[in-house]
Amino acid sequence: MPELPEVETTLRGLEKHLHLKSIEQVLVRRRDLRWPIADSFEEVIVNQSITSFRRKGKYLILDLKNGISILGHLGMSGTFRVEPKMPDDLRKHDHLVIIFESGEVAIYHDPRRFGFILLCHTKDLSQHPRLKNMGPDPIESTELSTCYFEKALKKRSGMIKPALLDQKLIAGVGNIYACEALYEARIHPKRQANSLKGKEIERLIESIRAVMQSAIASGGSTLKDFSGASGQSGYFQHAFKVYNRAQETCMSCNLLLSVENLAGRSTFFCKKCQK
DNA sequence: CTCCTGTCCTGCCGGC
DNA sequence: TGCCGGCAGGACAGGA
Repeated sequence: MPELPEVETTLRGLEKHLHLKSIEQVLVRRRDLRWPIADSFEEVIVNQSITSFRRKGKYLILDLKNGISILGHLGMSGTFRVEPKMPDDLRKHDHLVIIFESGEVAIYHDPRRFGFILLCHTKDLSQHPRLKNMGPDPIESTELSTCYFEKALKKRSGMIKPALLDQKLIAGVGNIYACEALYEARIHPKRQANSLKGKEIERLIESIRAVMQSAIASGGSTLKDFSGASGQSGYFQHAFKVYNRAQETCMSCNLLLSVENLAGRSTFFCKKCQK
């Protein structure tokens, strides 16, 4: 589930509780996530504190005092939660447990294990293979310009919806927010990316930003199991205008919404309002 | 380059 | 009630 707004919500929660606090003990219960947690992980992060909490697209970046950063991704089902003290029972799929001097505990939970937790020298992050080809982040206002987006879309002959999911083009957009942003911008998901006009591209960027900002303000979206660092559910799912609403009516024109599989992903849209 | 398919893994839901 | 197939928020490798 976690797209940019859920990652942002997670980061803000982690920062609120754990900023500059010292790590006392690290428990890795399962190393075999999408990529394995480094054997040295425990010794590298113990006795360190987290000095900054950052994000690039859907990636979490936790900078440690010693010049190392934790590069994390929540995959499809990952969550971080902070408990005030070590719980009596850890849950199934609690793969990583970080205990702080304050007694607080950060727990990475991920049933599908599509997420991962990597280490990287902070200074080398921008060249990390996972990050170096990543497109601009739509929320960091300096990154995504109309000019860039227009050029990038010109090169694409495929449909706009699958293109939006390509992290090399734009970072942080997943299936839900791609559907919502296209609806907001009144652009049909099957439109050829290179056929979008300047006005439409501007509208699309604005819509992506607006939907993301609004979702962040709602603490993200909870479909099955996303929750923020304090275990709270997001509530942006109640504000979905098209996602998961097949067989419901368009809020604007009352027509029945459509769902179609594009490049393997369910795509929700209004065939009348989106051109 | 870009685009599409199959794959990783577990849980859940609907149909029979 | 139980079993089975299909599907799910992501991203990668590999091949066309």
